[in-house]
Amino acid sequence: MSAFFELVFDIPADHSFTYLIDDKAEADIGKRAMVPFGKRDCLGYIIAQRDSPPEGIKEEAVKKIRRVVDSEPLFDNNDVEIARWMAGYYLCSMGQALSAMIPSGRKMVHSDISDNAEEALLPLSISDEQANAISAITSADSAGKDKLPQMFYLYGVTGSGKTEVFLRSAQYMLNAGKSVIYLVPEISLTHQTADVIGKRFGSQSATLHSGMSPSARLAEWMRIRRGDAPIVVGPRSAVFAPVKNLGLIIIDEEHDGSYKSGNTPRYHARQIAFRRCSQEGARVVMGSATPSAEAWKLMSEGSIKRLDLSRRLSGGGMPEIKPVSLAGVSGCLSKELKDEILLTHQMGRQTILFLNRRGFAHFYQCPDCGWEQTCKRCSVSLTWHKSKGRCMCHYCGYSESPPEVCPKCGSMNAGYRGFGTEMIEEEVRRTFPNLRLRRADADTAGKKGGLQEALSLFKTGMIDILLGTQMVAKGLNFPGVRLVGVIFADTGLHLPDFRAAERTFSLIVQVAGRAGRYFPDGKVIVQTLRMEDPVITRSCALDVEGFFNAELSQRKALNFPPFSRLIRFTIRSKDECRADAAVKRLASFAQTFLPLGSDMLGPAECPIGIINDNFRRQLILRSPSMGALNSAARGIITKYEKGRDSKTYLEVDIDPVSML
DNA sequence: ATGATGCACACT
DNA sequence: GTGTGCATCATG
Repeated sequence: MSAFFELVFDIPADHSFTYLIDDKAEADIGKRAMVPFGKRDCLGYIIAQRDSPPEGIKEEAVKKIRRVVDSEPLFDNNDVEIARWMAGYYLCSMGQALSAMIPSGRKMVHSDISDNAEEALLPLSISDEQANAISAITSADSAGKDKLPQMFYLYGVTGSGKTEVFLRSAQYMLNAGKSVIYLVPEISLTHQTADVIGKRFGSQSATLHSGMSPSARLAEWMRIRRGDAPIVVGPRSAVFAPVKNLGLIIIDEEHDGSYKSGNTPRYHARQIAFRRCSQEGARVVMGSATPSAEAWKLMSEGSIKRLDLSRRLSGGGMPEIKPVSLAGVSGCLSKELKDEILLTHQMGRQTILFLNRRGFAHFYQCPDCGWEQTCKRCSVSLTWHKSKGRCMCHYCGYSESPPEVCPKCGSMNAGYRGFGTEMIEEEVRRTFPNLRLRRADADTAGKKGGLQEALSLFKTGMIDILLGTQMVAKGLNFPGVRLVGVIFADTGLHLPDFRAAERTFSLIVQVAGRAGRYFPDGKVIVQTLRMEDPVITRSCALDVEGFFNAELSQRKALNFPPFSRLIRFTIRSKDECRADAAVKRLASFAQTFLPLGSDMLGPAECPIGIINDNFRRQLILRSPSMGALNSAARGIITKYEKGRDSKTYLEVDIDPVSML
């Protein structure tokens, strides 16, 4: 018995193609099939069955499926529905959406940083707050299909017992015959969490991470799909795990930017989770000490139920967090930090020095008072363009000439500066010639095992000072550490991104929180040129509430998310003029398609103006709601794509998280 | 995405 | 007249 099937492919073409198969029993929705496609053979996803070829396709033009690849389906109608929604929302084809959802054994490179999890998981008695949270989560009515899912947020510092609440809520779901997806930000965290989950749930648990070989991944996927593993741990892509009877999605460290995919389709796992849970009548529990602004707003509006975990368990406290001024300091080490490093060493303990970001564009900041040149309209830092001799806003293109003297304090030490890890390493070595220092950043840890080695040396006490970026955060779990120094907390604030403050705040609070967990006698020193900047003062005071009150009113005033929605177009080309011409053309189409109440920022150069010899330009569309904006974008892209310069490339980011 | 096609301009 | 380059198009 023969039958027709609709297939989609991992290509930009956003319609399905119909094929024929002789043995109907072989093919099925959810399986992949090798088929002749144009001149070559392509792997396609079977998304539907049909009785006849579509309108306008003659039966003899329909080709035959060469081979059905899978013996069991990889996805079902629910997944097809998610893919359809993703394609519409993120402006990609259904094939591209499915390809992001399904383990395919395509492009996948990731060095796997394994870490021996140190979480002693004692059967703890739980606090009242934890008990309340668990009962709120487990007693919630499951929302009806396609209604907003029940959403909860465990708000509390590291060590306040979020994990235990997650685990018990998960246990409740499993007992009720439902499945759980437990999302974590990074692969390294996948391991730690997977260990904990494995200990608690044994063979009922599964792990999906991009470090696994395609076959191992597929095997795990099929195990989940058969219903043999009702609890799944993994990074953002695990949000698509084919669990049966989904009951709960847990999003640990909800604020983390790695939940947003970096390539097409640029989906956000949180958004997919909301969507999936509403579609499948499940609930969502997020957790963090520093929620995203989006989540904070939803909490204050009541769409997300906030569950506070205010106390640290097992008597742990927070370390002392001290902001220290860098004003007038010649290098990058204040007297306080030097003294503390020395003191720490004398105590036989260790130090971690954090540099939150690689020195990046040049910006102006007064070295004496910390004043910074910003765009009046976008409130982002202006970056210095040597070629133009002007300071430019990367959002709207506004520019002005650089100040000769600081307009705030009159300092004549005006100039453009940056910081680099090498510079700091050199200074620390010079200052403490007899301390053993190790640098761990993208350069040194790039080769596999580099970070691993540094951490194990550090752990065994062979190193006194560990210097690095976010990567060394894991060192914060070692009890030998007493001191954490944030070398230059302001670096993140300079990024021309409206989320700069949010990220900086989050980083400092996270560092302090993690630090305090393992060495409550410890100390965190936050070096800054902006002693009076509320981001710095509030993060050092752990004043999340105060920070978000200020930040959200600022966002509202400037009409940035979460009070508006954005679509970002990025154009790149090896040829600067072509890139310029292309954004200009794109902008002119955007202008005509722009829905009422929406506006356009740019065109402008991207904050990182050149990557890989490609000149980058951006255009940002902004609107109170995504619906109209999304369909406008569709129109703009269609018009742009026909007659586009083939040496330029357009990328579309819905709800961008990083604006670099 | 990728291979096929058609049209422009160059040149043995 | 054939050959190379790129814009345009279709893929069932």
